[in-house]
Amino acid sequence: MKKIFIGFERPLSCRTCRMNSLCLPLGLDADDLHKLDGLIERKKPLQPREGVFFSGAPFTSIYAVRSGSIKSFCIDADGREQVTGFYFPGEIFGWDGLADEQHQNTAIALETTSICEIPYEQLDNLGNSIPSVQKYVIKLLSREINADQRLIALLAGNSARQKLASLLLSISDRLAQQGLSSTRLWLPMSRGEISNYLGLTVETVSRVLGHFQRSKYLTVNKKEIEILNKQALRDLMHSAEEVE
Amino acid sequence: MKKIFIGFERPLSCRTCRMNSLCLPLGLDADDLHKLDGLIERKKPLQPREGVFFSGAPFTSIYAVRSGSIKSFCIDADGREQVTGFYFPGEIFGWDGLADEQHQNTAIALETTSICEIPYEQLDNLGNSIPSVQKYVIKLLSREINADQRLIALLAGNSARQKLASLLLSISDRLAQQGLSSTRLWLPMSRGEISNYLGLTVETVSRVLGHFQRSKYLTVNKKEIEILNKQALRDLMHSAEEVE
DNA sequence: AAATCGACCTGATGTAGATCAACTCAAGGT
DNA sequence: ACCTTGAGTTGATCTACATCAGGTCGATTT
Repeated sequence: MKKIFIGFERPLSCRTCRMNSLCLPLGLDADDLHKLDGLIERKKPLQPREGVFFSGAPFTSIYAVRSGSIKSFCIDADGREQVTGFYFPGEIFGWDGLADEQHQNTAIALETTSICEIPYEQLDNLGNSIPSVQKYVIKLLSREINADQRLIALLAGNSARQKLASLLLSISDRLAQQGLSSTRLWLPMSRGEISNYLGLTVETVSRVLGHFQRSKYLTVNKKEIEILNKQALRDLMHSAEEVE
Repeated sequence: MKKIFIGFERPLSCRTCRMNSLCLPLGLDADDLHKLDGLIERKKPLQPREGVFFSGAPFTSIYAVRSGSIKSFCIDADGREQVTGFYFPGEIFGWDGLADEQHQNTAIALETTSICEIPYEQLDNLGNSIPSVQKYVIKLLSREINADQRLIALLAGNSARQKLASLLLSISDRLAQQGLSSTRLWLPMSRGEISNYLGLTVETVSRVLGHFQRSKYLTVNKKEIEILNKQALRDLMHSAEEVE
C-alpha cells in the first residue's frame, strides 16, 4: 500500500532529503545509503496532538522529525505529566524505549508534523554488516546524554528567567541549524508545556515573558517570539544578576 | 610494569569478577570474554578526591567502578559546579565524552576507589568483529538516558523532601544490587555535593534529613544512614502531601 | 591544650516563585 | 449574535526554600 505525500513533503529518498546531514547517514557510500533508504518508512503527516508512541508500548523504531515538532513526556507514579523533550526538524527521538524494549515516554505531535520511522531491528541488522551505522547510533545516543545533562544543570541551578532564556536560545539555535530564522520563532508548544518542561508554573512563564518584553529583549505575540537582543538573553545565563 | 593489588582488590579477570553480570560482558562466549579481558586495564586504587578525567580532556576510555564511588560534575559558564551523577560499584561512567570526543564532565573519586579502565577505541574495534559488544554499548547508553530523564523529572517537579527521599532510595537500591545492605548505607558524598546534585542548599538538605529523622523514617549519624521506614519514603514520592 | 579549619547543624529573616482568583480574548458551536 | 470553552495574562497573597548568621563538633596543627 503506497503512501501519498502532499505539497512540500516529498523527499522520497534519504539521498535527496535536505536534512540528511543531520539525520542518520554519515560516511555511508551510495550503496549503503541505498540500503538505509530501503528501511526508512516515511509516514503520512501526523495531526496536531496525534501520538507517535505511548508509554509502555513495545519499542520498535526510532523517529526523525522532517517538519513540525514533537513533545515527549512521561507520567510519574502520582499521575502527573512531565515533559522530557521537544524535538524539531532534523532531530531524532524515541531512544527512551531501547534499554527495556518498551517506551518510557509518550510522544505526540505539537502541530501537523511529518516524521520518518526507522525500524530499529532493521537498523540493527544493517549495523551488523556496516559498523559505521552502529557507531553513528552510539554517537546520537551520546548526544542525547549530553543534552539531558545540560537540562539537568539548567533545572538544578537556575532561576526562572535563566531557564526560559536558555530554552528560547536553544530553540533559536536549533531552528537556525535548519536554515530557519533564529530571531523570529514560533513556539509550537503551549505555555503549560513550557512551564512543565522547565519546572515552573504557567503564571511564572507568562510573567517572565512579560518581563523580557518590557526589557526589550524580545516581543511576544501569542506563540510568536521575535528576539531583539539575543546577547542580553545569553548574558542572563552567565551572571546571577542583571540590570532592571 | 606490573600493578599490585591490595586485599580484596584482586579480580584479575572479567571471568572471576563478581560484578561481571552488571559490567560489560553480556552473551559473550569464553573466547570473546578472553578478548575483552585483554583490553581492560585495572588501575591502582584512586585516593579520595583523585581525578579520573577532567572537563575538556580528550575522550579515550569509559570506566567501571569496582569498589568505592565516583562523582561527576561540570562547570558552567559562570564557574559554578554542577554535579551530574554519582556512581557506585558495578556502574559505568565516562560516556559524556563520546559525542564530541572530549569530556564535558570531570570525574573524581569520593573515597578510596578502584576502577577498571576500558579504552574505547579498543572496545570499538572489538565491536567491529563482535556486534553484540556494540549492542551492549548501545544498551548501556540508553540506560544512562533513562536515568538522566528520571533525574530531570525529579528536578522539575518535586519538593526538597521528595528529591532527597528519591536519592536515598536510589542509592539504597543500587547498593542492594551489589549484595550490600539496602537499609544501612554510607553516603560517600558531602552534604554540599548532595544539595548541588538535587538543586537545593546544604541547609535544606540538613533540615530535611533532620525532619526524616524526627519522623522516624531513618536515623542519621554523619554520613551513615539507617533507613527505618522505606515505605514512608516511597509514599512521599507518590503523593503531594504527608502527615506531620 | 589552645588555635585553626572544614563539615555540618540550627534559628531568624528574606524572597522567588507558587497558589489562588479574576479577567481578556479568540475559536467554535448552536 | 450569543454562549461556551480553554489558553493566556495579571494582581494579591502565601510559602517553601534560600540566605544570612551563629553555633557545635571532630580532626589537624602548634
